[in-house]
Amino acid sequence: MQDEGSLCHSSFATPPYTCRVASSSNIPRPTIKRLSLYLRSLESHQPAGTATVSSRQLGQSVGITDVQVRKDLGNIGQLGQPGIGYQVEALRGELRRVLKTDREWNAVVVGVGNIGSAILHYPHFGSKGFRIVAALDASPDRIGQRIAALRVQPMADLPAIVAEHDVRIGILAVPAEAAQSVAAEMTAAGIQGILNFAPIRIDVGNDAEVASVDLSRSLEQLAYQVGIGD
Amino acid sequence: MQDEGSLCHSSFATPPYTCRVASSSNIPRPTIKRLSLYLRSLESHQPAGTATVSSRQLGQSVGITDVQVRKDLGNIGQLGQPGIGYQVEALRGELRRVLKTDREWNAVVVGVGNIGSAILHYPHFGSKGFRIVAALDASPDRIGQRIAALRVQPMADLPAIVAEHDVRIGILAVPAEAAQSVAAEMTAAGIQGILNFAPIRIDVGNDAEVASVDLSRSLEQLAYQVGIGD
DNA sequence: CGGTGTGAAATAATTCACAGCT
DNA sequence: AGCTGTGAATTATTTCACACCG
Repeated sequence: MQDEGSLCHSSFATPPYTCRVASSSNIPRPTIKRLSLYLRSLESHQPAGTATVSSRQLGQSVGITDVQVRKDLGNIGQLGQPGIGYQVEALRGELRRVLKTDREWNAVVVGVGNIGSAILHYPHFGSKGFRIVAALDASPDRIGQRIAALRVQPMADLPAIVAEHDVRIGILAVPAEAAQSVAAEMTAAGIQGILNFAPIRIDVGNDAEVASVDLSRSLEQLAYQVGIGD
Repeated sequence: MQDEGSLCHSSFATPPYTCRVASSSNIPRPTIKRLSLYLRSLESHQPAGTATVSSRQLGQSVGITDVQVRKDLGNIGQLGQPGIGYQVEALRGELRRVLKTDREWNAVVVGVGNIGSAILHYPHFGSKGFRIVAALDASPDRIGQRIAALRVQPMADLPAIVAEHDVRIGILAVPAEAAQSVAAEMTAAGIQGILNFAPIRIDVGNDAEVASVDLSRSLEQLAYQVGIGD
């Protein structure tokens, strides 16, 4: 009875298939989501002693059948050894390569309210290859504040920051009313992927990919499941 | 596949035909996720003047085809009027009923670090029927602190709080190392649904439903999409 | 044995096509 | 005309069954 949080990716929602995903990748969407699950399992609580892991073990650790694991992994290449399993180290590398976390991703946080500053303090990004290089806000009161080793900068600095640090990803944590227009600023500055925390759909056309985290919707889904009996 | 007849809820006067409402559990998962999208659209930026909305309008506002909207809504009953569309007010009510947000859900936040306190300050829950009635933490340093009008309480208080306020939902915002055992405490106290922010799978058997929000994974999915070209 | 890989069957979800209402 | 509801077709995803390797 485990459910993933609702991160409605834009490609899942768009009716005209404007997303450039279509041709470039023949890996099914559900598989991609599970790959990051496998990677997380391999990265965190995998005993250092084991050099090898079976599809059953891996599946058990993330709550998925062994067949599904093999199908998923078979989807990105032939990585296993019959009778043995998968080499943990090699598999990790391959997953990182496929998911593009074998490189450094520079990101900015836009909006340093509650959620924005929580993100800035979130410790798990660094180890996954994501580095937050700047924090920005529109409110003059907040500019200059220090949050988690960063000084809050004005929105006007965005294009320069993006250019200087090769920022591709922006974390959007502004109030819903401002989200759409700030998202436009971000794409205009050259940002290609937006992680949106505002509870509203933002439309950036083909300029960027959007993934959303909507806390209210997550709670709603949970309430639905809990209340299913009545 | 098409369903049994069920009694019409009196709170909702359906104009046409016989009033049939699908039983709660055979609604496809993807549909449920989109229902909360529709509801969000109807609740937020819907002009107050319009008493009626078409599947095309609704679809456009959330980025989905009109056919899909009709299929989804048809899944929970016959709610529309041919040639007219859907009554906004009635549809809202029906969606809330199906998603179980037509009642009040009391929730607690466990763990008042960065994410926990951001959640406590998050303004959007109240209007959706979720009320956070308590904040708890294991660390003695934090107990007694005031965060967003709540006083942080010790974990030992959990069972009493759950019982007193009929708490069904718990928001789990503790470090990954503690998540599994704290989750067990929560279910032991009677909590039936857990929204998990720790980047780890938590296993509570059949005692509760779990929905997870994993920020690293969300970023990873985004990076994958952005990096798809290379 | 305990493993993986994979075509084939089964199931789920989306899209199409169109009947019928206002 | 504009709109909903829905069986049928299509497409996507999961599960099954089994060949084959160490």
